[in-house]
Amino acid sequence: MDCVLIVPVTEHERDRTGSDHVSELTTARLSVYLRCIESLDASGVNTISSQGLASQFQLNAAQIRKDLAHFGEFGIRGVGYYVKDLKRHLKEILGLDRSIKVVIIGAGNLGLALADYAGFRQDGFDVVALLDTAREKVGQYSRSGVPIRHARDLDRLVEREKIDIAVVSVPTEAAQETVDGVVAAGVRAILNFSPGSPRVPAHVKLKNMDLTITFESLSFFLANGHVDP
Amino acid sequence: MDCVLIVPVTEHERDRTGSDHVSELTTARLSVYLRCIESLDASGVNTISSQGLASQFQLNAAQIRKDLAHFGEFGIRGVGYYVKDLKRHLKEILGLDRSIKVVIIGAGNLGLALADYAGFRQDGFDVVALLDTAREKVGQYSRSGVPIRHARDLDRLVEREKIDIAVVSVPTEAAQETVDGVVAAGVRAILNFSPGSPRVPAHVKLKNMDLTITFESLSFFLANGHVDP
DNA sequence: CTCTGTGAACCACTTCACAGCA
DNA sequence: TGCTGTGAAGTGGTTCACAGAG
Repeated sequence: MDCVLIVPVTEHERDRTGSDHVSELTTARLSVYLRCIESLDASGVNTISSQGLASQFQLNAAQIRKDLAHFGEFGIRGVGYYVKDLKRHLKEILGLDRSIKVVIIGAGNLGLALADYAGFRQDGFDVVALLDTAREKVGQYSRSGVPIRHARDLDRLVEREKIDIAVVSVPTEAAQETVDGVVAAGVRAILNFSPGSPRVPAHVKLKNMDLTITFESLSFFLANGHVDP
Repeated sequence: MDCVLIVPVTEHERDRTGSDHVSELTTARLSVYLRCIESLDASGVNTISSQGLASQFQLNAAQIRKDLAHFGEFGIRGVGYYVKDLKRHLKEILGLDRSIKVVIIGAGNLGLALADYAGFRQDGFDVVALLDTAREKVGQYSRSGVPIRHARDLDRLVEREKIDIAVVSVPTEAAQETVDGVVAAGVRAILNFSPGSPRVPAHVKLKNMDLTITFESLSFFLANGHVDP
């Protein structure tokens, strides 16, 4: 088994090394905070209090402070947070202070749509390639110019391009083997769009975006959550 | 075999009507259970215990029993659950015992990809139409034949087709007004793909699939979750 | 004075463990 | 016997409330 060894940092310096357990919920909120802060920055706001953030963006002030406290002391008592400062810190915490290389496996409707998703560029995510096995697709390009290459190039691509994240948008029945291949190639973060949750080793982070579950949850709400007039 | 349970109502109200609070986490798991049960059913399995389900699909047995217990007593002590029976119950609980009408607003890459997503048909979700405002798109069809109509038809469509769920895949800046329009048209369940969370009235269920948050969470993991050898 | 950072209280979800039924 | 359904215990995340910095 893998044994997690907690390496003692030289005394008590800031944790950037993921020492303290930070919950997934917290990390998801960090993205939200960053978005809010960027909006404030764009509006020319210089400082903001946790209360100000909370009321403006429908959040909880104490939670903002707690979430940030995991990573250091970014605020000034009596003042709040310097917007530009906090933005920089959040980007660094989220690892967005560099370009993130993404490969999308499966050049079907969804894969192609994702490759052309405009939100990526501006957020520092760089879709390096689409991979597929279909002869007629390989060699083509997505509308925005992402090249489609053969899936067998995965290993080479990951190594040469230092791929950070693999997106899996293949038919359900191919999901597990695709994930296995991605893991074997050395990718440590995977976003899976197939229903179900493929197995991955402990050192790999897998996120599932399960459309079926989402739709069925909405259906549940319609069937149960409500009293018809 | 046929286990006609449940019962005439005793004096006081039973659930089914959303009386007991059922958490979102529970409802998401119901979808998972249904998927597992359908797989077992397809394999010809007749009965399954919570333990069997748990070990086979990487779940927790007590949690399965607790989740199901919110909706009735579907199991047989000493035996487990009849697969066909449980499947029927789960479908009914999730509101999948009828066709769910879906409209997708925004016939961009993502909207078109979603409209053609194969998983829908087999799950009873019926994508009735795509809506868009672009002249050149209106009147066209998605690859699988979903018609693209003008967004101004929303009200009529919702009323005539009894739309259950609206999917919002429009540019970020149009998300809030789109959601407002959908709500005004009388739709009570919305799946939003734009970043951020539009405001909706309390009686409307909104689910956000925020790609940005998801990618940034993966980025966070890469930046913090790991020690490079 | 204002607002952060944080222990403590609170609440929600999960897991345990067992009584009791088939 | 083997299993469900469920109170009780455990865990983790959120909110409160306040000491103390600026």
